[in-house]
Amino acid sequence: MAPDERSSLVHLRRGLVEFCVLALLRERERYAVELVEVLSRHDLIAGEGTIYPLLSRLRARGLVTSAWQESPSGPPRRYYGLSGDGAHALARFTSDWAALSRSVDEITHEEGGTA
Amino acid sequence: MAPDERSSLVHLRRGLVEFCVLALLRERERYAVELVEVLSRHDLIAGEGTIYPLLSRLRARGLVTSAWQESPSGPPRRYYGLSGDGAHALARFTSDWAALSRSVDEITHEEGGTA
DNA sequence: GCCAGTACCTGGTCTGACAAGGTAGCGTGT
DNA sequence: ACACGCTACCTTGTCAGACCAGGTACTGGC
Repeated sequence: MAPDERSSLVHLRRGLVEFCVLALLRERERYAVELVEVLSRHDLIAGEGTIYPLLSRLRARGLVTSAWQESPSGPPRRYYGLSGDGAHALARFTSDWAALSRSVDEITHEEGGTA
Repeated sequence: MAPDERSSLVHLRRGLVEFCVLALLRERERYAVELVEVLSRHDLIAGEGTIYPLLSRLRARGLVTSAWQESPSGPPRRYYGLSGDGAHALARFTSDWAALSRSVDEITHEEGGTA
């Protein structure tokens, strides 16, 4: 349905963080700082500067929903959730990730199946 | 030892193909078209345009060795091999890849250990 | 000699990550 | 009430890496 039929792993490499964000939103809604904290802990990103533009992109593509919500202490937070399209994209990403992981694994184990 | 202490996964994402190339050179020497063939088969790259600049970079950093070699039929080929530094970088990459793989896996399995 | 095939390499363009900096709401202490 | 600091939001400019398209050269067959 989507006109931009991503080939596969070639594209995943780029949007790996995007994938992780969608995965994190799968279970429950989260706000930016929360995502930064998790992804930083895993050394997947380096700071906020990565997340906000990324979330804007996701929002623009309709892959996530967003809603302002009061904070118990501090300024309001924008909570992000997974949309229908987002779930769809996530599913595609997931299988791509499995393929990527498998490919890299095969290559690094290196048994020489190339003639 | 190296002055450019790569933080970790943040950098790996970018150089994933680079990592795969080094891994492929680990076992035996290969030439560009051979690498393209393998990596394309795995959907890790899209064409030659990715490999040649990458190999130049690796050569510039001294991570690979290169030597011209006659071809049984066709123009001469430039064969690339792994240098000492290359092997070192590969080792670092390998552990980084393991960490990245584990992190993404954890995140996608998503059990919510963030509260 | 010409043509096709293999192999090399080089621009120009785009996307995504990153660092740094800037705005604003909210709570606390005085 | 005001200032300060914290949390949370977002934007701008820079850079690296991947991609496409195009270009050169050597080889062998016709």
